Amino acid sequence: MSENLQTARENFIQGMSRISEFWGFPRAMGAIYGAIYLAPEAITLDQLVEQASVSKGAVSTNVRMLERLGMVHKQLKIGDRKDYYIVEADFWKIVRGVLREREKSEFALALSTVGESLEFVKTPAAIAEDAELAVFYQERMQAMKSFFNTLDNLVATFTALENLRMGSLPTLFKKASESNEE
Amino acid sequence: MSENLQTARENFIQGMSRISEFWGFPRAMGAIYGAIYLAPEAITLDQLVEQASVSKGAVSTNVRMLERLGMVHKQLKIGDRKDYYIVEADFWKIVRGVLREREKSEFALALSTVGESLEFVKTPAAIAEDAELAVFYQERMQAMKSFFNTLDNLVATFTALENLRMGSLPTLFKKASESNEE
DNA sequence: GACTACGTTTAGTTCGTACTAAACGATAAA
DNA sequence: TTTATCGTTTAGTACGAACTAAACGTAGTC
Repeated sequence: MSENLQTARENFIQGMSRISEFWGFPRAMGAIYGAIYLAPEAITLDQLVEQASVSKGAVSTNVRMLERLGMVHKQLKIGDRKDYYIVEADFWKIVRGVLREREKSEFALALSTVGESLEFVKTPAAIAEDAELAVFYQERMQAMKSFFNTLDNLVATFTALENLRMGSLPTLFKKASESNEE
Repeated sequence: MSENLQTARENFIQGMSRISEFWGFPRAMGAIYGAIYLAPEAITLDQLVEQASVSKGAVSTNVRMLERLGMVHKQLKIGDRKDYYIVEADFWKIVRGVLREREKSEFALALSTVGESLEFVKTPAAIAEDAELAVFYQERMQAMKSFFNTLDNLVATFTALENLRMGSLPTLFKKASESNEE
């Protein structure tokens, strides 16, 4: 294969690997996405093993994770047992998918843990011990819970913008900042 | 100390620890923030060792990290060698601080790595090898670079809303806000 | 039937990060 | 100067996540 283009691809894949790691994802996941992203046609698992320089097992698990996040799509060809993969090239769609995936677990955890503690300091027994401190705890915990709740709603609203043209988001922010500069 | 309130605080701190880990930060960092967050007055390092159940060394490093992120503030009292810490209770300010901290390193990395590969596939040598493939690579890499660039601008705009009342942002997205309120 | 070509799962290893414990340096007090 | 009290740094350790290699299950082929 062409030397220059091959090294360019390898360089790009390596870069995606680093970015993936930086963002808290497995290295291999980034490399695999990069390999699929630069594949002119649908690519197979074995090709990914070769191009991303990752073991077959790792490709299997990571490509499944990518699919769950909506970053790649599996294509099946009739009379062919191989799985073929293509990328989801709509990055904003990917962002929504990732946020949606994380939101449901992360915010649920945050809200539940804080909520439990909050309910606890609201009990008469806790208040009886030290009313002033109890009220302070209540205020603090309530503030944090409200914050998480707002964040959750924010993300939920964002991820719900399925059919919305995403180019409008930057302009939305721009208007927000402009309208408040006055 | 009051039994109930103490267990409530411990529970809360443990929860913050879990949340911190979930969000990709060290456990101790969350625990320490939680301890400071629930301190009615400025709290010392040694008190944090006790309340967050973390070694002194870990408190030292993590509290510095928290300060860098703008999540806590150090207070010095004259004629007192101890460091006193209080939380930054404005969560939106914290979000901006964290985003700003991450933005400059993460997006710089992303843009540079993709940018380099892109420049490479634009060279005549690369094009000469396989024009069609080279053009395909160019398009893909360019698309990704543009995306990262847009994201960068978006975050930069958001973090620049220093003096903006953050309550306006939720209303911008206001929609599902009524579903889970308390 | 046996054989081949897939993707998945598992056992084991590696590696980095975050922690503890303890040594350290610095500063103020005795 | 010695001693006590801070915060920081360092050496060592523990733990978990992610990877490789290999076994496995399964479905088509001969």
